[in-house]
Amino acid sequence: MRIGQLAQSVGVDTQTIRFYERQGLLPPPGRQENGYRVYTEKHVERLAFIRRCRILDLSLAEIHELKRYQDDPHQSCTAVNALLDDHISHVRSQITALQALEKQLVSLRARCNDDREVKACGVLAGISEGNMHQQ
Amino acid sequence: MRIGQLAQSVGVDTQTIRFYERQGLLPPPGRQENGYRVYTEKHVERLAFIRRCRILDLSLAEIHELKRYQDDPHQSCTAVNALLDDHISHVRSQITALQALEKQLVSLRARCNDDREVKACGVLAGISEGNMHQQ
DNA sequence: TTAAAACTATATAGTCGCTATAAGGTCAAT
DNA sequence: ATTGACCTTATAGCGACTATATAGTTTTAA
Repeated sequence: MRIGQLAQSVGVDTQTIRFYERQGLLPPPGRQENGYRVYTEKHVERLAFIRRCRILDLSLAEIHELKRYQDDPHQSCTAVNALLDDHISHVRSQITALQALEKQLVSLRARCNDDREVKACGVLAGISEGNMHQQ
Repeated sequence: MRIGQLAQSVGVDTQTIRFYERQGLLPPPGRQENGYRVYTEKHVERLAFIRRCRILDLSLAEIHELKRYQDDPHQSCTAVNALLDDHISHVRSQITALQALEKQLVSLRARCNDDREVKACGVLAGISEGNMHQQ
């Protein structure tokens, strides 16, 4: 299977596949005489795994780490669970920060409901005054 | 006032100030004979405005846009409000996405509570199987 | 058969908002 | 005279791609 087919079957751009290879995430495939990359089913699974990790918003470094655990299947999976726990708390703190931000934005927006001249706009005034509740 | 003082009074790195100048966000200040930048109170206000916008997570492009509105103070502020509304819905969709992600991660994490061998780890299995609820 | 379309390859630069590094010039105090 | 704190410019790095340029190969269609 060539790169285009792999790309289509996993739903990834060919550039991204070459990028993952350069990053050491996807093992270098064989080559045809003309230099074209040749992939196997292993590559399909591997790439799909990477993509599912990315959907979970794991970083490439974290995916690397998971790969290392997979390569040593007899060790304890404590580290895998710890990685996920860390990631979950990371996501949670992102949510908290964004919720605080949303509150700030909504309260700022409430300062100008009508169609004023810019110089009288409560929104711009609000930012300029800087009396936003700092997070 | 020189760049270090401006940086300190607003709480920004000097590098960032030069960066904003190159981006056209902060007007080029005057120069001393030795080439040092000289800033005024206007610059302090301007930089503080930019920083408050950044705290609200507005992009530099959006800050540019706000600047253009400020420079024409007699036009209607509809566009200002629209910019903020867009930004609020952007933040809200980020929150929604992250909440869905958190749910996915938590349910994945629940697949392995104990200390197993990596090859039996429900978390890795869960990612590999790919039966996560795609958002 | 030939020409165009579709695919592949590499290398390089751009995105965003900084941050870090290198290599140097200026200034005040010791 | 030299140390240290400040200033200057230029350049590279972060993360995870995405886009562009340039070129070679294969497939399809006229």
